[in-house]
Amino acid sequence: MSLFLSSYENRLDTKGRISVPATFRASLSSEKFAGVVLYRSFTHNCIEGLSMSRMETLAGATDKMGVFDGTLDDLSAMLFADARPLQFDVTGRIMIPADLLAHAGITERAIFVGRGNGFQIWNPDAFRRAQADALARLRKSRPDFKIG
Amino acid sequence: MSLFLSSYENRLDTKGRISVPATFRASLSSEKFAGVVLYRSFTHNCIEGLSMSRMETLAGATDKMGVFDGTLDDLSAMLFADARPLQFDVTGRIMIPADLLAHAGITERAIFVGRGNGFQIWNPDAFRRAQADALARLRKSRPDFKIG
DNA sequence: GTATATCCCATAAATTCCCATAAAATAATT
DNA sequence: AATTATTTTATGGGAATTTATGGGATATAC
Repeated sequence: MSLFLSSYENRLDTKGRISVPATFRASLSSEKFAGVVLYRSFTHNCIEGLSMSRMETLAGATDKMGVFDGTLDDLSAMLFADARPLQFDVTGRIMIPADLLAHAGITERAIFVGRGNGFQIWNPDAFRRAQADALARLRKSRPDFKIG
Repeated sequence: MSLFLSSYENRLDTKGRISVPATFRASLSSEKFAGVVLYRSFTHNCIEGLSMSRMETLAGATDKMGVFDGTLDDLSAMLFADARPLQFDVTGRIMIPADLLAHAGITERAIFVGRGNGFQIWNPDAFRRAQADALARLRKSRPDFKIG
């Protein structure tokens, strides 16, 4: 699976459809399921997106944890119960369910944000604010970040 | 992976395309992805460039850390969201996105600067000024730089 | 029946493909 | 060392393709 990189701002049409960026679709082209899986982010007011195969990887990871792990139970409850598989239409669009849109505060525009192994969908303004905050925090804490 | 060395000043054409120096392309010739990944430098008014495989190494590292790690979240937000995968055309050119050009103050000419494991793209004048400043600082501070 | 979702086609803008040419670098020859 | 030939590289521009978006027609659900 290739990476989800960069950000793309697109428009929701009157029917509520939105194009998934072509580069993201390309990252998913080798998938059996021609679409994405979306769920409400645990940490931000945004929508998390990933491929079906990655969802399967996550399911595998939860198996490694104990059956009586309460936190895990909460996590998998959220994750799997909330996850929406959405198939692309012929032109590569999806219809994001209304409750997800509400959670992210998205109305007529949305920005698809690459996150490496997955991606996020944000209200464009909210995303830019969050980015600015993240940069400010990083500049302050100066984490020891080494590549490779 | 071989090194990026030396500097090459090239021209942006009317469509915004620019040739990546042939020697840099040679350094990337063994890569699966025939192109580069660019992002806005956190520290300078320039564009940072690296190979896709290096980017993938980063994505792998993020998996090892927890889902609720705030610092990791900030870092991956900055990195992946801002990273632009750009494929070479047949003649080895790329189209640098407008916001990256703006960040580096590049209009019709740009200089590709070797940085060892990666490279940078600068406005030629800004780069020469930055080089002069860097030299002046080194002369003043004389850091204790030992090889090996 | 009404609302919602899906299929299909249309279009404008942006991007990529393709070919041409000029300049530079490398190799070959004297 | 100087000159010529050959290849590689940088740049320019037209044509074809892709992409995002809009909307009508058809199917499906409640």
